[in-house]
Amino acid sequence: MAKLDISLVAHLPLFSGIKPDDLDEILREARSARYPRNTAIFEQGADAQSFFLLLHGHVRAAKTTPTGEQIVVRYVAPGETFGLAMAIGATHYPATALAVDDSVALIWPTSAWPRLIERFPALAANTMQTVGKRLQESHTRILEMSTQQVEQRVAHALLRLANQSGKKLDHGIEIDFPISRQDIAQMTGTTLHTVSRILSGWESQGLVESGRQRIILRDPHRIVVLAERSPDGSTS
Amino acid sequence: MAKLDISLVAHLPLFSGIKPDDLDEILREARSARYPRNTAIFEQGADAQSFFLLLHGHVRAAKTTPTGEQIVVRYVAPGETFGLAMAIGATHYPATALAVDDSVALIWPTSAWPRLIERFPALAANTMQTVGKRLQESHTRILEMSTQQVEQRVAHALLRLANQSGKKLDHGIEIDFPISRQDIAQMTGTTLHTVSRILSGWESQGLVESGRQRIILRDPHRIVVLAERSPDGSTS
DNA sequence: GTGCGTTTTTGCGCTATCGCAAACTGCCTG
DNA sequence: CAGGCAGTTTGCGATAGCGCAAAAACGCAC
Repeated sequence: MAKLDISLVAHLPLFSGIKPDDLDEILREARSARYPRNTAIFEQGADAQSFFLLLHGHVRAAKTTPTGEQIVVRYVAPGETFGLAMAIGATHYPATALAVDDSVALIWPTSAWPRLIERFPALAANTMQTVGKRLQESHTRILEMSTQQVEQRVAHALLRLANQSGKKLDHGIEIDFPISRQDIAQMTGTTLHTVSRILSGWESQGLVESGRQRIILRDPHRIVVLAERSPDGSTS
Repeated sequence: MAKLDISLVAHLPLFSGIKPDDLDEILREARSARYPRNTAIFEQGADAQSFFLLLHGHVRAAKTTPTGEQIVVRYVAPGETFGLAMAIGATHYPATALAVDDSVALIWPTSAWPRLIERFPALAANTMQTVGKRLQESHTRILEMSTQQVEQRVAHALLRLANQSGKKLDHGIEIDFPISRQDIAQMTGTTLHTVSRILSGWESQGLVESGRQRIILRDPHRIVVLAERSPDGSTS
């Protein structure tokens, strides 16, 4: 079992610079678990007892306001870590993690983290990189929310999803997990209604094909153009 | 000179867990520089040759879009680090840093970072914490931009600034560096016009007193109420 | 003290987007 | 195969906030 895992995860950025023997040791400290579709993995505010490496499936990390509104912080794809609260010095999860598809994850107890990074400093360095990357993505998202209109933000969001978790089709790219208009609204700071209108419009132009929790980008190139177009509609 | 620095910085979170002798060694690798008000410290996109610890003054980190619009990523207060591009694996600065007030910073060459964190793992851990905290703040900001209206976002922004860099007055809190309506607009994703209108409104209610690049919160408590009030205006 | 550039204020029309409501569709369950 | 539910579509006001424009206020430099 562990042997199998090694070949699957050895190439991940998280483990870059880690020797196979060390990796073996690291993996021995983990257990793995299966999360059926729509299972909560952890809840915002709960004690951060574990951190995770997603092997299969897709996980949505979402943050909820006191008044109950939600935003999607990110979608986790296989090979990515999540629930790293302790690495960043938090004792409680700042968001809720939900398996949006049948998923499998490796799980380490939070308590193992200090020892792991002491023994394998590369782990800390790699984690720093990914946290840093997420920080920059956050800033990009803030920039987009501040300067672009909804249609452009939705375009960007879909392109990112396609890039991260797109399945190439004969003609187009399909987003490889169930995702609703509501989800996209929560990624872009708008309402499901507006997302629905936008997708309907795109569909009638042949840019996308979509249905219940399913989106296929039929013409990614033209969506890129949309994403970058200045508000007044000029192409320059 | 170095002796003087030690007493000033020893208690900073960045150096927590570092022994005085080690701190001395770390500080010996740094030089310090003075940046007069409105001086650029580094430009977005430039080669990340240094990282910084602000000793005095205030620095604004801002990100610019291809089309020239700007957002303020954050304001740096004394004791905080900035320009940590390399720590998060970037070779170029993702934002522009500008001294908004006469400022002094310690400067390390980026090339010293790998050696420093190898010799002093606590440095890496502490940096991880602050990057993690910034990530969470980013997410909070995204949440606010997605769910709150402009007035509430401005309220939150001012409260944060007051908290980070507020100078207590006999009656109220003054934000301790020059900041324009435009700056606040760029922190909250709106326009200077709207910020101006909001502040004018607040001023007439005695909540704030403000002028050219200057803001005093006269009634922080009521501003907190504003920040948390639900969109329909009910207090519950 | 005067002049100038920057910042702020304010008015006014416009529109992107929301909010609500209602109808529709497709899927899963039994 | 019928029923029901979750997700989606669409219409129709309502409006928060933008964009433009012009005037006013402030502070600095000479």
